[in-house]
Amino acid sequence: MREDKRKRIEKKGWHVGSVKEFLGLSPDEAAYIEVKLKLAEGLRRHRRRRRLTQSEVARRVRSSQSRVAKMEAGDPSVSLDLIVRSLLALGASDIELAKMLRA
Amino acid sequence: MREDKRKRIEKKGWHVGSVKEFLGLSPDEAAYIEVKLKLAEGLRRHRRRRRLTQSEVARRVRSSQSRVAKMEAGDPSVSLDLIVRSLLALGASDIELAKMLRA
DNA sequence: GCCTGATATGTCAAATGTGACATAATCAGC
DNA sequence: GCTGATTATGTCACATTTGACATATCAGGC
Repeated sequence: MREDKRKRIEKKGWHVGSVKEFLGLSPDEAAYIEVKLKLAEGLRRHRRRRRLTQSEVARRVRSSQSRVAKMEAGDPSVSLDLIVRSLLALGASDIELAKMLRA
Repeated sequence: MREDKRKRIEKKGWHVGSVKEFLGLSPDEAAYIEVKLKLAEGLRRHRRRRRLTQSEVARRVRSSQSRVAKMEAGDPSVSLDLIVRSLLALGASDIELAKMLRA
């Protein structure tokens, strides 16, 4: 895996901690995290483009500001389901989701 | 929403039941289900192309045959997370995931 | 018809994700 | 450097999802 990806992952709340632990991730786990982070970043971009606050998004998704913050941070405690639901609630189309994955 | 989509959804285990109930779905919920079903179908195609049984897939993702069956059926009781993890475990790339969404 | 392997369906205790809340950190305009 | 607004982080009771298991249904060869 490329170095920039490692950084990207370590930066987020995955408390990957030691390099050792990081290397302990299977390729599949790493790929999953990548997908999650891409969508998480996509969510943030979408929200900002629409000039919404996290609280406003939370209201639309019937969640809470703290959960939205965690989503955007790619926190391990949030599911892909929630991120995808939120993106859709913000009006993202399937095609936009697809683009995020390719990015 | 187009008729074929409705059929597609009703066919799956979403026990949508009456048209009334179906119409009760918000656009966001419907979009979410669409995403899920697309990936579920993608998972089945992927597995079959590789000539794997559900049990073999289950072993790879450390799940069970019954859960894999439910994934492919788009059962409401399975999360997007699990479906995506499984696809990745079968070697699907981000780009392939993206294609499934566009389909 | 009956095997045999694969897939589907139902259930449940345990694991994981959830919204809500409190509170801390950041930022912007003044 | 205050202040008000936004975002980040931690925690927890409650809800949903999980793997495992039992069991049913299906498909093809015999």
